[in-house]
Amino acid sequence: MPTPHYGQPRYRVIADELRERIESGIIPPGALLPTESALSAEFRASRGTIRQAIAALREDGLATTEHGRGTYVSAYPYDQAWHRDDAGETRQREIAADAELAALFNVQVGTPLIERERVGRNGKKVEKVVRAYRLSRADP
Amino acid sequence: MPTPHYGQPRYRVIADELRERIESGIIPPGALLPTESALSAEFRASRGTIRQAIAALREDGLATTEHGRGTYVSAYPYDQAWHRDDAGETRQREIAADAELAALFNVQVGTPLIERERVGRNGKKVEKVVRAYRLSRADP
DNA sequence: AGAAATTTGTCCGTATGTATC
DNA sequence: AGATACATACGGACAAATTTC
Repeated sequence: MPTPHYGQPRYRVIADELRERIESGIIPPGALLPTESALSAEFRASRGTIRQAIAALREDGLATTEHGRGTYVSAYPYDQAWHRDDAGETRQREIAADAELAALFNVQVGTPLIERERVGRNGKKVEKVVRAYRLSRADP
Repeated sequence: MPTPHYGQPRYRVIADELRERIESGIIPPGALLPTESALSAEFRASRGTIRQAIAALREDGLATTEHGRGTYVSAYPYDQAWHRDDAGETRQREIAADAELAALFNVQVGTPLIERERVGRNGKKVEKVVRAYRLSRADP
């Protein structure tokens, strides 16, 4: 199989399709996405590519994944619940830009931002907290 | 080769090692990381695993990657002053822990923390702001 | 200007580990 | 305990952007 990602890469196309289903209500909030294997079969893509697509949804706060269970569609756009991630515990929420963040992003105060917070532990001790802020919808 | 990710997965161990080199100055700010192939050879890990490790660094705002070029180490944390760099801008300051951070670190409110802020741009537009918090110095 | 080499990006298939049901 | 589902890791192949010659 060649790898002709003309225009958009495959995982992007799949992510957009899934986003479409979520935002149109075909897959309701709180529901589980089909399993990675099922999506792999449906889109005729490898599981790795499906995982890349789902990772993109997570980045946008549309879904959260739990080991051994599945990927849930976020209840509201953004889920405040902690969930396991690559690197420890992560949660996402939507916040309003304060004066400082608004200035950095060059937007109005109060503009909604996505805050992704990751807690890095060493054993039981919290070593660092990383918060990443981004505007709600980033495309090409 | 088996895949025994006892305790920590391999990509995380590699990411931690690279972070160590960055923060200790072995790989100076603004410099290019070794290529993925080189790291793959050094750590005797597949390229995919190396890419996962680098992705972890990107999440923390420690590095930025450019297609066809390589991965740059983000600017060094300068006190208060902003520093412009191809890989972004960074500043560092000391803050007092608010209630939320204090709870996460399990310390008293007001405990001094180091906040490191990086601004990721795409061209002129700010795409991402990453803030990393650490305890000042004391090692519990 | 053009071709080749370098380097990151995408995708596949497979195997095995780990958490949950 | 067994089945299901996500996580990690390997190796190979080709695409696309950049640099070098």
